[in-house]
Amino acid sequence: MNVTPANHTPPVNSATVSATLNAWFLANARDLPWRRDGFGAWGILVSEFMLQQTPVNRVIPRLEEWLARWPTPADLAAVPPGEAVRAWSSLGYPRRALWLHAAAVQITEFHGGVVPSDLDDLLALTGIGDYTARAVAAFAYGHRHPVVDTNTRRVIARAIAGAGEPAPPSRGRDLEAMGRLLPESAHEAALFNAAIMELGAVVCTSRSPQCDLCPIRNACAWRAADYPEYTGIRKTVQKKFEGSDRQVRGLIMAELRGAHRSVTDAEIMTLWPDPAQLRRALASLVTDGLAIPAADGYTLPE
DNA sequence: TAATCGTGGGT
DNA sequence: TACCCAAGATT
Repeated sequence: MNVTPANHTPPVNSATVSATLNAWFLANARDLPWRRDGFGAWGILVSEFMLQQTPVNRVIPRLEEWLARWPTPADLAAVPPGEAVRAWSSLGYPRRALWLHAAAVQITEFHGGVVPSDLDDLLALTGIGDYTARAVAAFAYGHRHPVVDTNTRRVIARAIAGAGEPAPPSRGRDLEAMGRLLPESAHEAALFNAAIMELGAVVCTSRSPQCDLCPIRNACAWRAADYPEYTGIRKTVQKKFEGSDRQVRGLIMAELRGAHRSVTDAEIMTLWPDPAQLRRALASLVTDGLAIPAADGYTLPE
């Protein structure tokens, strides 16, 4: 018993890792709005939409305004989608505002105004993918599902696999790896999903991990291997933003949000020096339903 | 499936 | 400065 051969790495005790991380989380969790008691499934759903690729600190003020104005899905469903896009402000990726509005309409129409708790029902909503569906089911309803985000993948890659970075996301592999760590009880499981994400967000960060502060440093495979450099497949690098179509779309959207009237074509053409690129960006916004052609120009969707 | 989609702060 | 990164989803 308790014999560990020399030069043999013992398998990570998943019960110890999850219990340790949960205890750490209970003592160290940031006080975030969506973690307050009784925050509600709608608030959690809205927060998850906003947190898709947008940092926590930029989300919080927009989230609080949003929920004060639209405390239920039906409240949001009752206003034009353009109002959602305007309230989205500069959170980025404004299609998410359109999708959140569409999801609110679907929740109101097909679920009696109650955010569904079933994974398949959640996945059927516009703008909800695998991560968000699981996050809502686990965090709003306490269901026992593995929830895997970019933080979770990084912590598992380091602590369990001993690599400096995760390989590109792979749904099946990621869910299986997280499933092996997940505590049996639904309550502990929901806690652990949040705890491992939190560790990745504040301690086991991408650029400068704070290993001295890590509660599972003694179980970390990456540390045990003396922090080998990552040699696997790199994720595709983001294209440069400066001068991109995304930048031009952003300029047009800022104009549409700020003008509480239609914006003329001539006004749009002053926003960027390259007319062809402006045309291309504007056309893509129309395709996305973010800009609506009107008789005298363009508006947000009514 | 790989490319696309905003914005701003950190290193 | 230039690049990286952020609770992803869609096509």
